Formats: sequence, C-alpha cells, structure tokens
Amino acid sequence: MADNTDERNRRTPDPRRRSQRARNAIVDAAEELLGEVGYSRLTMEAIAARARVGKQTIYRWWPSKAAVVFDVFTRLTGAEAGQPLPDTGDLAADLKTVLRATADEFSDPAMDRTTRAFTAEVQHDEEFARAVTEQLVRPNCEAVKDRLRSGQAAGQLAPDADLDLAVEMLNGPVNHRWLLRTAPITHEFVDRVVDTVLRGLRP
Amino acid sequence: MADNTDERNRRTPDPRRRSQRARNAIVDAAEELLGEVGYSRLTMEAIAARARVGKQTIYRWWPSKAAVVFDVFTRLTGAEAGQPLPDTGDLAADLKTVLRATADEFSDPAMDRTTRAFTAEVQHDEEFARAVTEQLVRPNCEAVKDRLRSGQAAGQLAPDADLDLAVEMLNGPVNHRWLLRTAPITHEFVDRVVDTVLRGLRP
DNA sequence: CCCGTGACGAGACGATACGTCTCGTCCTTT
DNA sequence: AAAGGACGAGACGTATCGTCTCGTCACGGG
Repeated sequence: MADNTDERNRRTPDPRRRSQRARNAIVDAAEELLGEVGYSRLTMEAIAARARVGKQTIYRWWPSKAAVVFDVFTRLTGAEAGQPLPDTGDLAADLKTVLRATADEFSDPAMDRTTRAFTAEVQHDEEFARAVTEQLVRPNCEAVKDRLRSGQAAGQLAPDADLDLAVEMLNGPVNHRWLLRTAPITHEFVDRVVDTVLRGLRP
Repeated sequence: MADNTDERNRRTPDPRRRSQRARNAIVDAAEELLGEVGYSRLTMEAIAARARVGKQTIYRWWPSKAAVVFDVFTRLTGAEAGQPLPDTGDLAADLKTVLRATADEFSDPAMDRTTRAFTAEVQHDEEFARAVTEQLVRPNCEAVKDRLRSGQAAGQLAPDADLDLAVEMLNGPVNHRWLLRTAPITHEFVDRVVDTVLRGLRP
C-alpha cells in the first residue's frame, strides 16, 4: 500500500504522451475487422497487426476487446448521443422522426454488427454494461423523456403519465424486434408504436 | 459426392445408440458450471471433465457451446414454451398473469444467467438465432397472439388492431428493461405496460 | 444368441489467441 | 539537452479449441 509509485507508473500511463496516430489506427482497424469477420472472430492480435501497432499499446489503453469496440461504436454514433429531440409542437411527429432514425441505424449493416457485438458483451460483462448504460443508453432515454415532458406540459399526455414507462415502451418494441430478428424494422412499424403508446397515455 | 458412406457415418451418429446417461450428465454439468463461472468462462473441457465424459461425446451431439446451453435452457423452461395463455374473459388480467411470470423468471438468478448467455449467443450466431426464434420465441408469441385474438373477438381490442404489434409492445418493454438493466422488473411495471398497451389498442 | 458396428471415456495433438514481458527506438516533456 | 516513457515488434507460457486415436463395452441386426 505504502509505495505504489512503480505500480502506478505501470498501471496508469501518461495520457498526455498518448499517440493519437496509434489510437486512430487501432479503432480504424477494429472497425474494419469487425465488418470483415464479426465480433466473435475479432482478435486483439489481428487488430494490432492491421493497425501496425504493438499489442501492448492496445492493452495499455483499453482493458478488453469490448472496450475497443465501445470506442468504435461511440465514434460511429458520433456526438448524437444525448442530443435533445426536435420540438415542433407535434409530439407524435417528433418521436417518429427519432425512432425512424433509430430504425435506419439498425438497418445499416456496419452499425448492426457493431451494436450486436455490443449487446452481446453487455450480457456477460456487468461492468461494461454499466459503462454502456451510463454513457449511451441513459442520455438517450433522458433526451426522449425531456421531449415527453414538454408534450405532457402541452397537454398531449396525461398529467400523471409515467414517462420512464413511456420511454421504455417506445424503445422496447423496436429493440425487441431487432434483437430477436423477428421482423424487419420499418418506418411503418415505429410509427404505429408511437401512435399506440401516445394513445395509451393521452389524457 | 458418390460414396459418402464414410462421411455420413462420421457426421450423423446413430441416435438410437446415444447414451442417455452421458447426455444428462453433460447438460447437468453445463448447468452447474454456468451458475458457477458464467457463460464466457464456461469451457467445453470443463463440461466434459465435470460430466466425466470424453470431449468427443459432446462434439458428437452438439455443434457448439451455445447448443449445449440451449438444452440447459429448454430443460429449465420445461414444457412451458408455447403453452396457451389462461382465458378467464379478462384480457388484462390474463396478460398480467403471464407477464408477471416472465418478470419473475427474469429475476431468478439461474434463469437470468442462462438467458443472458443465450441472448449474447443469439447476437453473434445467426443460425443459432433462428433455432431460438423458431423453437422458443415464436411459440410464445403465438400463444400471446391467440389470447389477444380471443380478446379482440370479445370486443376488448379494436377490430383492426395489429396483434403482431401488440405482442411486441407487451414483450418489448419488459425485455428491454431486463436487457439493459435500467431498472428492476416489478409486477407493477408489467401491469402498467399491459394497461397502457390495451388502452392504446382498445376500440 | 452372438457377432460387429459404433458410441463411449480418456487424453494426446497442433492450432490459435490470450495477456505479459522484454527489447531497442524515438518522441515529448521538463 | 537529458530523461522518462510510449512506441513497434515479437517471444513467451498458458488456456482452450476442435480433431484424432486409442481400447472398452453395450446395443441391435441377423
């Protein structure tokens, strides 16, 4: 406990000296390979080789394969996470806009593969699950909830409507359909989900 | 192409000669180990050792680790898959009964671990996903749909209500909450889901 | 009823990928 | 200018994979 200087140096490298070149090369390589061979056959060694990087450089900055893929994902989704929803005054239309975009993302093969890798990892790594929830899921849910709150204030939802429930009822069906691949996720489908939820929660 | 007798003998062993003892021991061992170390650290070698079985005996009858866990799962859920729902005349009550049972299953640690293993595997194995969908998901959805149809005939749902949509809107939110561990799945939650969906789809 | 086919338990085997480590080089901070 | 440390490269021991090869024994067709 006393003198952990050695250990700290070993465990927490200096971020200021981190090579941005290597970092990008690694995430690039991971993204490419993810598309080529899928998550389960994605290996750290292949990422290192493709990125022309020592394996240690990966392990120095990322604790696991999942963490690397996490960065691939956040770069794909960009700054969009937690972005507030449009507010045109028409609650249904705004929700449809967002959910349609989600549907389109799910239909994009690259995004699909990455998101599945992700979902799988969330299942057997609870720590990773927490990170994903905090940094991606929660912000998005909050953004939707904000828009719902504004709609509620405008009298488009019952004053006592449970907004957390509403969020889950909007996302759940879309997610469920994608997860189990029961049917394609069309705009028509998400539109109907929105309509039904709003109908169920209106004043 | 011509003479594949050798290959056939090798590839398709005689099911009549299959050892029931070995089969049970393997599924038992897999279930135990799944509970002890989790799916990602579950190995074929450990299963074979615990079951006192040659590895080849596992590979002879199951193509993958996922397939073994599939059998663990179907044995846990028992014959319940595809069972018709109760029909007391009160659609909301019947749906709540079933969804509460689902909620309780999700809360059982053993079931939780197995189901997560499952969900993860469904993500990176499309073939496996098909098997799961056909043999577990579809029958359950159909059972719910049947009950909804009967409720629709009784005038409790709009005549033009989309029953496939309804099924997904019932299961989706529960599944979503469990999947992302956003909040505990209480009876109150599933009750509200049922109420909201029925309200959204009533005549 | 008995022979032969083939499933069984056990484990050796080569192949992969893991995560750690050790170099020598070169960049960056002080 | 010096030093510390991140870098690329790859060797290393370990773990697990899926296949294979034994010798044994039980089942089922003749």
